[in-house]
Amino acid sequence: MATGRTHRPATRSRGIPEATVARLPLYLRALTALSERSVPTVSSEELAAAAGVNSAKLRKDFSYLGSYGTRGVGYDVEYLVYQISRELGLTQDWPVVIVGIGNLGAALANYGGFSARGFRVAALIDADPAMAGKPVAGMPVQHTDDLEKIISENGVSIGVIATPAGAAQQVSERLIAAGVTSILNFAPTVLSVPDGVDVRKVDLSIELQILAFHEQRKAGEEAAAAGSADADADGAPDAGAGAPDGAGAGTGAAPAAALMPPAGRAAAAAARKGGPDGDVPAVMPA
Amino acid sequence: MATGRTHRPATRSRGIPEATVARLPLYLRALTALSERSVPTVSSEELAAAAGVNSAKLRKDFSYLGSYGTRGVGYDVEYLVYQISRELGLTQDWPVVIVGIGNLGAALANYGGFSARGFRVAALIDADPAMAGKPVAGMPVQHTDDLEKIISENGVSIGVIATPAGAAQQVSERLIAAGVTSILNFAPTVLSVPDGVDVRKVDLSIELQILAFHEQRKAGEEAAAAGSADADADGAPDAGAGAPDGAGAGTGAAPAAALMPPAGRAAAAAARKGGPDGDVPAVMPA
DNA sequence: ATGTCTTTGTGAACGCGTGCACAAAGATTG
DNA sequence: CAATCTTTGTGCACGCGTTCACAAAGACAT
Repeated sequence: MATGRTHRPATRSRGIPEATVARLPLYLRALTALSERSVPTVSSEELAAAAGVNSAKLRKDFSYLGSYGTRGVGYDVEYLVYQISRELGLTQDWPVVIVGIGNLGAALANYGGFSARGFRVAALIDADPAMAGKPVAGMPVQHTDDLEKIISENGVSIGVIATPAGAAQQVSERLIAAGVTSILNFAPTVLSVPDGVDVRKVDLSIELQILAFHEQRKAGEEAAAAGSADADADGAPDAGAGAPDGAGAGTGAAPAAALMPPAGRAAAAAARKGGPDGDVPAVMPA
Repeated sequence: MATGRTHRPATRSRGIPEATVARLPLYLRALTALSERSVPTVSSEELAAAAGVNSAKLRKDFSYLGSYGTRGVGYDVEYLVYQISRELGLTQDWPVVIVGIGNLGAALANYGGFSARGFRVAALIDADPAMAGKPVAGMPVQHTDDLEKIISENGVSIGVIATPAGAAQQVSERLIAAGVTSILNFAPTVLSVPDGVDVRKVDLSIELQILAFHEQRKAGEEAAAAGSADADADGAPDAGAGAPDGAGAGTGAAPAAALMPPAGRAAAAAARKGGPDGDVPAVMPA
C-alpha cells in the first residue's frame, strides 16, 4: 500500500473500520433469520430495522465490503450471508479452548451458539485436579498441566478465559506462549498482552454498573422535575471547601450518612473488604 | 468487549460522556484493589496503568467528576472510591431480577460479583413450570406468571434477561410494563423498547465473531508477508473471478470448497438450518 | 424505448472521543 | 521564603464514526 502507485480503490483494501466489523455479526444474524424464512431480498431499510441500526450506516458498512446490492431492489439475502460469513472468517473452523470450568465456564461449554458459527470447543481446561476427567457438556475436563499440549495439537488460536481474576493473567500468558493469538476474557482483570494478540472482554459487573448510573440519573431527573425546589440537585460535585458538596441532593435515597468524604471512607472500605473481587468465587467476573 | 448501548439524544443534563461512564467501573475496580492493599494515594499514571488506559484520558475522565486530585501528589484512593461509587449510584441498593434460569441464568444467579457492588438478586424467574420452586443459588425459582407482582413488590428497576432469543422481546415488554427501566440483555436479539428505557446487551457470539475476523486478518497478513507472490492477498474481497484470496494462510484450514458465492450459498444455508439460533437451546445467546 | 419510481452508494458536514503538551498548583527541600 | 520538582487539569488538534442528503443505477411500467 505504500509502494509508489499501487493505484486501486485503496479504500477498502485493509479498511473496514472496527465499528463496522462489530456490526457485521449483527447483520449476519438478521440475515440468517430472513434466510430461514426464505426471504430472497431485503432493502437496507428493512435490514437496518431488523438489526436495530440506521439504514445509512448499514449501507455504508456494506460499502466497505463491496457493492453487493442492487439499486431499486435491495440485497440478495443468501449472497450477503455468504459474503459476511466469509469476511468474518466464519467459513472456516475455529477450534477454541475454554479455561476455567466454573459456573460460567460450564455454561459457555454448553453454549449451543458456539458450534453454530464455525466455532468448535476443542477442549475444556481447569486447574482443579478434582475436575479433571469430569464430563462437562459431554466432554472431559482436562487439567491445566496439559494446556500447551492441547493448544498445539489442536491448532487452537482462540482462547476463552473464564477463570477467577487472580489466575487470568497467568493463564493468558500460557495461552499466548502456546500459540493463541485471540482471547475472549471473562475474568474481571486487565490483561496485558504483547502486540499482535487481540483481547476482548466481557464484564457483567461493568455493564450493571453502567446501568445503575443511568438509572440513578433518571431518578435524579425525575426528582428534579417533580420537586423543583432544590436547584443544585445532583449538580457538579464541588468538592471545594469543607464538607459542603452537593449535600441537599435529593437524587436517590442517599441519606446524610453517605456524604462526607473523609469520614465515610472507612465505612465504604469496610463494606467492600469482604466482597469477592480480588479473586472471584469461581463463578464469574466481578 | 461487551457491546450494547442505547444512545440518548443528548445527554446535556450533566456532562459525563458515555465513554467516561463506561470506564468508571474500571477505575473503581483498580482503586478497590489499591484500597485493599491500604495504598493511600495514586498518581494518574499508576492508576491508568492498573486500569489499562491512557493517563491523560483518566485525568480528563476524573475532571468531569470534579477536582479530586492534589497536584504533585495524586489522588486519595479512599476518597476517589467513594466519589466514583456515588457517581455510579453504587451507594444505594439495586434489586434486580434474572429472567430465564437456564445454564447462563443459573451462572449469573451464582455470580458473587452481583452483591459485591450494591446489586441484590431479588428474584429468579423462569417460564418452565418444572423449574418453579427449585432452588438455584439458594433461592427458589419463581414462575413467570408472578413477574409483575415480583417487580412491583421489590421495587425492581433493573432486569436481566437470559432467556432464549424467542422469548426476550416479550419478557422485556412485561418487565417494562411492570416498572423496569434498565435491562441487561443476554439474549441474541435486538430489543425494541420505548424511550427512557436503557438496554445494554452482552453477546458472546458477536465477540467471538469479531475475534475470528481479526484472527483471519492476521493469518492473511502473515501469508502475504511470507509468500509475497500474490500482491492482492487478503485484499478487497473480490468474490468475482477465481479463488485467490489468502488461501495458503497457515492458521486455519480453509479449503477451496468455501469460496464461490452462488454455489456455496446452499451449503452455507444448509449448515445453518439446524443450528441453534432462532431460539437458542436454553443456554445462551447465539 | 422512454419515463418513472425505488433503492443503493457515497460525498460532505458534524460531533465525540482521544492524546499531546503545557501552564498552574501544590508539595518539598534548602 | 525562594527554588525546584512532581503531578494535576485542560486547551487544542486530530481522527474516527455517524448521519444527512442526493446523484447514479437499475427495475419496472407503458
